[in-house]
Amino acid sequence: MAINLKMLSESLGLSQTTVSRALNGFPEVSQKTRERVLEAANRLNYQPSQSAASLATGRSRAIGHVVPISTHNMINPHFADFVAGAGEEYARLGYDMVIRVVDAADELQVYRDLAQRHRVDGLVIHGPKVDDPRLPLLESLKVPFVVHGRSDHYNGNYSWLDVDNRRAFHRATRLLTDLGHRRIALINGIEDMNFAARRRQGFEDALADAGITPDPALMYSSDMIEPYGHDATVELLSLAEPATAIVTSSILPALGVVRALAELGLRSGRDVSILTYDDCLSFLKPPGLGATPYFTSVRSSIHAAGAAVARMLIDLIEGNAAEPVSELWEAELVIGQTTGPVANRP
Amino acid sequence: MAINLKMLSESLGLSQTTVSRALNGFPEVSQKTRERVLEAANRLNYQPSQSAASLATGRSRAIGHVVPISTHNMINPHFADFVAGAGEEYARLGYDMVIRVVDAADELQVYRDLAQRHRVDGLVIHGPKVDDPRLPLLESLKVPFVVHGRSDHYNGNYSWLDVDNRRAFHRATRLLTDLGHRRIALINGIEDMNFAARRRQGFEDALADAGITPDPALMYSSDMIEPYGHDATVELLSLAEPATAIVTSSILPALGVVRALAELGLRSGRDVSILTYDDCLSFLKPPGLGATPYFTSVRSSIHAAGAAVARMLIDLIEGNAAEPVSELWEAELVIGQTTGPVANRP
DNA sequence: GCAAATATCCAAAGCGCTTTGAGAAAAACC
DNA sequence: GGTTTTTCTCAAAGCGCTTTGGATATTTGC
Repeated sequence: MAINLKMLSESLGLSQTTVSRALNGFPEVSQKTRERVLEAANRLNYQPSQSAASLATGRSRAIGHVVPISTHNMINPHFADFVAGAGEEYARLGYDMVIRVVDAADELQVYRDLAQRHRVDGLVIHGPKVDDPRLPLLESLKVPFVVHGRSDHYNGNYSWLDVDNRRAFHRATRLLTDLGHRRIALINGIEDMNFAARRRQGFEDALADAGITPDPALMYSSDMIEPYGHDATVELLSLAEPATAIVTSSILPALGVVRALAELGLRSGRDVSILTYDDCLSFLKPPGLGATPYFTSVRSSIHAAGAAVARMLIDLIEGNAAEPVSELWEAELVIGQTTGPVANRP
Repeated sequence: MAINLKMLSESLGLSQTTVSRALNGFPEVSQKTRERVLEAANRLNYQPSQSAASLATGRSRAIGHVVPISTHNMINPHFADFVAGAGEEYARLGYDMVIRVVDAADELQVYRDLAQRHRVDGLVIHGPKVDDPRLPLLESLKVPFVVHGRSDHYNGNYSWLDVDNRRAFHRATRLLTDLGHRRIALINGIEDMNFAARRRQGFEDALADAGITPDPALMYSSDMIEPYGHDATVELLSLAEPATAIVTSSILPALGVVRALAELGLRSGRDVSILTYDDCLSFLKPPGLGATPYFTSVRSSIHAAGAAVARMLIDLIEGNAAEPVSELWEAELVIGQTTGPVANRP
């Protein structure tokens, strides 16, 4: 059933060399024969074996993503959207995406495995920690990789793409202090993640600018899921001095905040302000475009980031890029309906 | 740097045959040499090339998932959770997951490509339509595959795993009619998808049981995202005869319903009942387990489904299973805080 | 018209593994 | 002790592609 190069070339009366070259667009083949070859390949539905090609070239035309299982902070919508963006680019450029789910314990070994077995030509690193052992390992393995985010405590020379999280949260928090809020809560991600640590820095810097001392009772750090936002909000609003504004690290906990306010009979933007980081998750994007967005947010599309990281990595793999590349993106401040001046509540 | 079988066997003074057999657990190798080989392989960090192994065996040890790009109904949290479940099983059983994102237009060609190029040993089919051209194609390609869901208008003999969606929605709707609701809305997925069509059947059957004629104004069908639930709810509650209960096809639009109710100053479970299908998405799972769940729901874990599909497929690939296997799962009815008797509203 | 350049094509040598079909060596039988 | 069986090991033949280093045919330059 399956046809191979040998059969194809015999059926054409040509050598395997010529057929291979014709198919791969090499110049040493006349236009006439190339067309003949392509026509036959098409007609017989010839598909070159990937493993044979990989073995011969040393290239797998695949990009690896390693997903730790123990924390579910990766199997989450943010990851899904990022991967969707990357996947589209891979497809465009003729690469496949290989995902390996793994126990956090043997994560490092899996990177070794994927790289040395030539299963993938390059790797994307997700969720770098402030201090992340993966980066030195990957550099020593000499495998191309791009980090989504960065790792502040590692100063190797690697490629990365990150949002200026510190700046984003600085602007977000400043907007709230400008509106008169002084009891501002932060519902953050897990702070050994580099991005979350930077967000907190930005948050605290803005408080400091307004002469506010950070109150630990107003700062949460956990997985960015919906119930987290809900539960934290319930606590925050039952304090002796309740929060009047809440900054969340993702739109998921922000939805939890909304739910909690609803339960408590409070209105967002009037009784309590909400300002969220928005990854522009596609399944939360409103269908209508013209409408004023609901949440006030600082936003940057994680889907677009995935696509950009994919391009960077493939440039690296195909040797189109000078060795280390990096991009720092600016988040955009969007005014929605969930922020307003501090209210006088009973 | 990278060491191969030849080098390893030379360094041991053994033939490649013996080393290969020792590593792959064949019985024709003495215990003594096997240990020597394993020790050396470990010490030299030998990783056999995947492409060479694939070429020799005809097996890639990878499972393919094809994700159409045009509709974003696949790059969504449901997909992510399913894939996480599958990915964990793959990892346990020594398989990789290969994801190919693709324009819906050339989806079929991509299945051909993945199968015939031996990129993957099997495929998982997502989101089958009521009438789905992929199934006959895959059967003709003779590649192992398992469908998550099924396709009612195709009666080939294929493997699948599905939830009894009709039954689940019948039970859900009946609960509401039992509570006295007669204006019950359905916020469904896109109904050319088999699962959504079955859900609607279950919904309508339950209405019929209660002597209620389905009202088209109460039935929505679209991508299952948060704003969809919100916008539909706003419309549903501004009808001359507003809905008193809403059944949603996923917890995402259900969150949109909650948000809409909050805006309108209405309480779920009192003013309006909500009953949702719950895929047990991990990022929405409340951290505390003992608490009464918020939503009343019919639920079945999509993560568990992913794991089960993975096992079925690998059984098929490795020849442990009689040709076609299938599983029908029952959803569980869970009473939460969002349903109550019909209220008299002004 | 003949040498040099160019355009086409090919045979054969890998890539790194698995697996077949045998051959030594050791153990077991009579 | 010699034969048969069992245990252990190996050389060599693929798997299906890419790519090197020619060989042959066709143009071109003078």
